Amino acid sequence: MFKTPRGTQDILPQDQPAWQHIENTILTLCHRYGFERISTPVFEDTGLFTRTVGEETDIVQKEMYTFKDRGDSEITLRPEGTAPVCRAYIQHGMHNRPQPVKLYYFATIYRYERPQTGRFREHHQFGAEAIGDKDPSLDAEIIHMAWKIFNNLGLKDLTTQLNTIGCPKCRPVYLENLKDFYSSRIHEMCGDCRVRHQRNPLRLLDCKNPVCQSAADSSPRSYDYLCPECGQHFEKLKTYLRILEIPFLLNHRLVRGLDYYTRTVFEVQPEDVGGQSTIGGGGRYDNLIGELGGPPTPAVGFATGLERIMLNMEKQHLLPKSNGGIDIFIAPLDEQAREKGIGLLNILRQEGFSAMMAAGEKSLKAQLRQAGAFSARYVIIIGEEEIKKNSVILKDMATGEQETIPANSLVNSISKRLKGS
RNA sequence: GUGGGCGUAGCCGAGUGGUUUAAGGCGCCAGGUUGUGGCCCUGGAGAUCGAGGGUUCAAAUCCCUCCGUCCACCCCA
Repeated sequence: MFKTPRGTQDILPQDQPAWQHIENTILTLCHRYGFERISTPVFEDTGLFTRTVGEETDIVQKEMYTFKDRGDSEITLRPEGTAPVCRAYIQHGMHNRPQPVKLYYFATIYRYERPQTGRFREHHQFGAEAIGDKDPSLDAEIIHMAWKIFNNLGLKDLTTQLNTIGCPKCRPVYLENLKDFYSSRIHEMCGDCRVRHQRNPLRLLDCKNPVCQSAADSSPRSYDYLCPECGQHFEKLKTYLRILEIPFLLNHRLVRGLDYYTRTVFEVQPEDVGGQSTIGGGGRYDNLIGELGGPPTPAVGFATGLERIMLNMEKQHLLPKSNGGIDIFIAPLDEQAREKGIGLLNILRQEGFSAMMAAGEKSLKAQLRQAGAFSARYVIIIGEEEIKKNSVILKDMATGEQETIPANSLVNSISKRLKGS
């Protein structure tokens, strides 16, 4: 027996209403905020990700689905959504479009992880990117839209954590101070942190080890070392967020697992922090497009995991269940009636009704049972009598009432009942 | 990648060495007379008890390996 590969899942018909609800909510907001949809390939050149996400990150080090294709090209299933969008921005000369270019995507994301609740090897992300302007109002807009999405879906008790990690001008100064701070106590830190101290000091801050945590808590804060430009950017962003009435918490230990971020970083988390707490996150990445060989282009964006949204909505009992029934179910009692039914099906569907007919030879009882199971609102019964008189029986499944009507007035009759016209 | 729990029909789940030809419920299919659903009643189909190997006269039940799943770590969405 074949099964879905580890860490992947089928999204079954009964789950689709929930997915659609989430997608529709997001689509509405994207339109309101002026974002346009983009789709990129599931796989890209491996280099796109190693260059942007960062060689030292866990994603690149141990989580990418990388392989050589039959033409010996190095291919990777996308482990995140931002780099491909930036690649598309460059490839299609989008810097010639009015800036900022505001794009959103729904994409499957691939990471070789050990699966558990809310964590998969294939998952679905929604992301939005505003590319081409460094204005902090765009940072605010991105955070606002993220916050709005969760809000409109009805999610409660979310916190937005905010930090800034400076730019290539001021970050080195900060990192020096950070390293100095840690140097005296690195011997008591965990093994991972000793490596981080050498290779990626920023990540010392989000170590979960209790000993390292207390050190991180009292460590120097990036926002105390910002250059004037970054400082002003951060101040303005906070002002805008207050105007938008977005509650946020400053967290100097918030850094992200991807190396391309500059200045703003943020994460949205549910209150009851389980294992997989983050439901969405993002930040500014002013150097990414330049590093990919494009013109120097500032940008800001965020992404959210649809499975994580779903998980939290389920906890809060916010998921819709039913996918509704069909309008009409046709129950033919013999072969002649079936022929009649096939014609009626066609007509009803052309009129815009959802209609189906019982398949196989079944008793009327069985057919009605089936109509009930499909949540049909009306059943059309056709038997010998009806064929003779060229009529049909129209039965209202909610009330149980039924009447015999001429076959040629069926559409009219149904329209009256279902469309109220 | 590390540590731990779990794995019985589509789903939930009883059974922890021999009255098991593996309960029960949901769901599915059919019937409850001659052309009428949702409730109720009756019946039926559906399980190589995750896979492979071992111990034993005897294994769903004990042991080993693998796979899957869940939880924690890690990381993130």
